[in-house]
Amino acid sequence: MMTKPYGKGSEDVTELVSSLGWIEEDLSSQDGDQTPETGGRYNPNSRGPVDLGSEDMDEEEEEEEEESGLDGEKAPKRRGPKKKKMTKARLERFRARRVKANARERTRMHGLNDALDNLRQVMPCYSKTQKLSKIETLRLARNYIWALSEVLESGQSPESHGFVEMLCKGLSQPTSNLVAGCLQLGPSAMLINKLDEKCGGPGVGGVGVQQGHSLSYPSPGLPSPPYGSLEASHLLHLKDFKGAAYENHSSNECSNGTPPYDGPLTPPLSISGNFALKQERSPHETERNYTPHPTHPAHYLSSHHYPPSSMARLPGPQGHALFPGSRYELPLDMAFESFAPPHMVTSQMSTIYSE
DNA sequence: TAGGCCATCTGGTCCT
DNA sequence: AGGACCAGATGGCCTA
Repeated sequence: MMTKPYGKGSEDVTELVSSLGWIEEDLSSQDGDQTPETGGRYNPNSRGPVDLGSEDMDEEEEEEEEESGLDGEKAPKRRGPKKKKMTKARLERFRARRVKANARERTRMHGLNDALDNLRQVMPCYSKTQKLSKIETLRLARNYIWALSEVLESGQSPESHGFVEMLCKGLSQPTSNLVAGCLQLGPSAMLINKLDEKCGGPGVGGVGVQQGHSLSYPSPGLPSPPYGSLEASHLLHLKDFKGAAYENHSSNECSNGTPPYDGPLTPPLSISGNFALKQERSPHETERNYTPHPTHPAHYLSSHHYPPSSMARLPGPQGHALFPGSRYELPLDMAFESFAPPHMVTSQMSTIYSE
């Protein structure tokens, strides 16, 4: 196989050169529907500049066929500039152009990826190692904007379940789990709670406590939900969340059956009230919403007013942060990475570890 | 092994 | 003419 980086371009020069003949000789003879997929690819199975052995012969034959036509009609004479013979100099120029264009395209895509990375970093759950895919990044960004708009619009708390639900809308389940975990509202936790109700007992191995309701966390060994694309609302059974601090105001907007990805999101203005938070809390109350174990670094951080309490994590064994309900078990430092902006991670962590 | 994700190459189109 | 942008194709890597 070809080596990955730029391998195709450099190693296939010979083929490219040969194919140029085809490209320049007979661009117009490719029965009008020549698409990028055939042009320039060196796929032995596909049509196009591939079978280069008797290239010229084939083209000539094709031309003859075209001219005679299937129904015997004479095809009109080809218009446009006469094809120029592919001289060595022209080949060189073409190749140089192509190489330059490829380089530009690479650079352009790198820029795009950098921008995506920047976007990832301002997402609610950021991790260098557990990178969101491009599409998930965009979806989450869309949801994030939407959710924040709602916060401004209706005063909904960013710690409410509605907020998480909005964030997770249309995301794949792993991403939903990650987000929910980052915001400490693991879907599995919800399911556990459901179970708890049935069993009549709270907190299966739960440690986290939120003001107004208890959050229970699954044990580390608990299997993750099956992989798949699910609505957040399928995961978050808010109405089953007994004792929740906030009434669930999410209507059918998020709770049932909207298509996972493509359905246009209702603009915040029109959904006012759907997620509206009727209760108002002071920032201070919000700050106290979650109390991590005193020994956990999250306690340190929350007592130092960062990160927001909703993003505090519970320590897992061996210094790992277990995201409730998610498959992700992150090393502590990475866990911090994922909720603290990069510029704060270093300083905060060094402070913690130095103490 | 299938499917998801990604990087790269490529030709077409539009714009300057 | 050349660059930017776009979308299709392809192959590699990774994971369930």
